[in-house]
Amino acid sequence: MRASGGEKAARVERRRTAEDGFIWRKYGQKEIHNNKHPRLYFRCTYKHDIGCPATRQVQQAEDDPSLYVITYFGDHTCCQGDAAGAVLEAEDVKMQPFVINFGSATASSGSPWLSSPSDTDDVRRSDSGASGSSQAVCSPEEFEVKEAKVESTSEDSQTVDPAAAELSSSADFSCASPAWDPLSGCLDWDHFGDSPFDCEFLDFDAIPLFQ
DNA sequence: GCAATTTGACCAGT
DNA sequence: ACTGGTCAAATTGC
Repeated sequence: MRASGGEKAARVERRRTAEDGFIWRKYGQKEIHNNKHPRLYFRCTYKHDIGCPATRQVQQAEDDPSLYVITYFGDHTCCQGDAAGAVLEAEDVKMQPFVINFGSATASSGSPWLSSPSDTDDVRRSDSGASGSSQAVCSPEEFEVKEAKVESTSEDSQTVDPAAAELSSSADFSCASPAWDPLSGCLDWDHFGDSPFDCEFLDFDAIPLFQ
């Protein structure tokens, strides 16, 4: 409500993990009306340090417990220019399977789920247009995932994209390396900000969400 | 001792 | 009044 207010958000459905390479700090948990599973609220660890406005909500799907719907609000302003950025630079865009860079000139460093090799994709969006960046560290969360679905929503929801199907089929992807680059696969959210945020902009077929 | 998590309370929007 | 999001004190783990 408050946070999500008129903001657009990016929604990601994933299995196996809810990590995305950023360091999140849990600040709340709430039972949601039509969901048997509680919704978890996370904000960027650096919120107080540098005012990073990024937050996310993790909701376990009712029909599929192994599926987590992650909704991101705000953009990460914390990782810019720091180590993460350096890393990003250092690393080529060898593979950015998971991160979708929505636009900003600089690849947002987000390395979704760095720490967890297995992680997959993540989507972030920002209203402010600030560029997102990822952090080198990821906080492991206990979710276990094998597949992920990425979906962007400006309002609520949309349909799960086709990519999901593919994802599912790729049963277990083993992340190439434990440290997969932050750079890899980033979506630049700036684009999202400008665009209607339709799923259209995402060519899931073209984006290797999983590895 | 410090930092992160948990959890109940409070607040805002509908 | 109800629901959902955030705050903040208490608790727990490192």
